Amino acid sequence: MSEQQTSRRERKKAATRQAIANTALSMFLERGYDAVGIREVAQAADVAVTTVFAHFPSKEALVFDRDQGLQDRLVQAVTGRGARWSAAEALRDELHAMVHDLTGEQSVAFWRLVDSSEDLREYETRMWQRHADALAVAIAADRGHTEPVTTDKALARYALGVFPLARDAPDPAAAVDEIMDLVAAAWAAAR
Amino acid sequence: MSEQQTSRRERKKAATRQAIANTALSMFLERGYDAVGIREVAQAADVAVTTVFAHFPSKEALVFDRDQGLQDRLVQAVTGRGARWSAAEALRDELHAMVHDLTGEQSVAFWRLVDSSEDLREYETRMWQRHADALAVAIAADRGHTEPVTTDKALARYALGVFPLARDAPDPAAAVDEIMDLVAAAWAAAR
DNA sequence: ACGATAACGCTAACGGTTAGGAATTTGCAA
DNA sequence: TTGCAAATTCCTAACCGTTAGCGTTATCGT
Repeated sequence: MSEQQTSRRERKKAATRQAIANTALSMFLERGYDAVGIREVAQAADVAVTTVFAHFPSKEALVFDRDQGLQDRLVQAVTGRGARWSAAEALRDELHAMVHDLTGEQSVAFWRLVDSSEDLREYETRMWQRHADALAVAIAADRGHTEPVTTDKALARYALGVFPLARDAPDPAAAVDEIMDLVAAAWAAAR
Repeated sequence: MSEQQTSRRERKKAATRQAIANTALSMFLERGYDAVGIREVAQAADVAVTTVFAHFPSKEALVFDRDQGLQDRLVQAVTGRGARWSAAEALRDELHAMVHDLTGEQSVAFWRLVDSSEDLREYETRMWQRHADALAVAIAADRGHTEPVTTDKALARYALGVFPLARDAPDPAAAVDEIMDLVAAAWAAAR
């Protein structure tokens, strides 16, 4: 998959990054996001505060460590689908799978943590928006545009609006279908 | 419209609030948002820093002073429309008017200021989301729900996604129609 | 081995924000 | 008018995320 050539330097850097993120997440889960300061995280991970910010752009990013993978999955679903399915169908399938993953048993504590903090909820919103911008490029290509027009951007945002809404909904899978029905209708109308 | 009974206390409080917001906005426009600190604003408005935060929950809120009116317009457009138009049509008209206002000649400097700051752009996003939550209630009522279901919330968000997108678009009015076509199609599909 | 560079550390600060508590103003009734 | 409660403002001192400046250590290529 993503086997990079790893020099010792890169391996150590990655290890430090992971150690920081792991330490931070377990502290947040145990004592609450707001109750744990960056200085404490740094001390517990045995690094300097400046080192924390050398690896992560903000405190919130410590929690959403590995979110690049989500973006890759989304873009891949549209660009790498078989010719048998439409982009909207492929996206629906992928969103179902992702929502299933993100609402799974072992993620409950994580999302409870996110819900507990205004900052983290905001960061999540921005994260999906970032991913939506990447998805918009894939959708634009699918619809024959070299760069995203307003409609492409709108469709990408609508689809990714699933996550915040599905997490609130009593039946997440049903919410995905509900929303993707709307998106499919909008998509069909955009010709 | 909104003529509240104003005691002297309330009048003075409102005056202080306005004075702070006006001072802050003109300073931001003149010297840039990031270059002006809260302590400076307080000093220029001749109040204490704590007084600023007694009237506004954050620095960004100083800029988007009167945003409650926008929410009122949106909700009013749906709930107070004549029986002749559908909710989607009424909303499209109102959004056209609002985008026209917000892109008008005298608003150019204001939005240039917003665009200049990451914090302000984020705050704007959150603002529209707040308003979308209120609009979702009106849409839910229109569609016969006592409280918003997933689809209602989604439609409200889709419609209010107009603003960030329209401001980027070369032809804002056309962008409104583009997006409201999508929303109308989604709305029609949601039955 | 050695110079270049990346990673890390330390200190001190900046800027938004808040707690604590005093001082002042307003509303209202005696 | 006087007195009292509530609302508003003020001041000080901090807290916390974040960054700049600069020195130290580890790793890489040669």
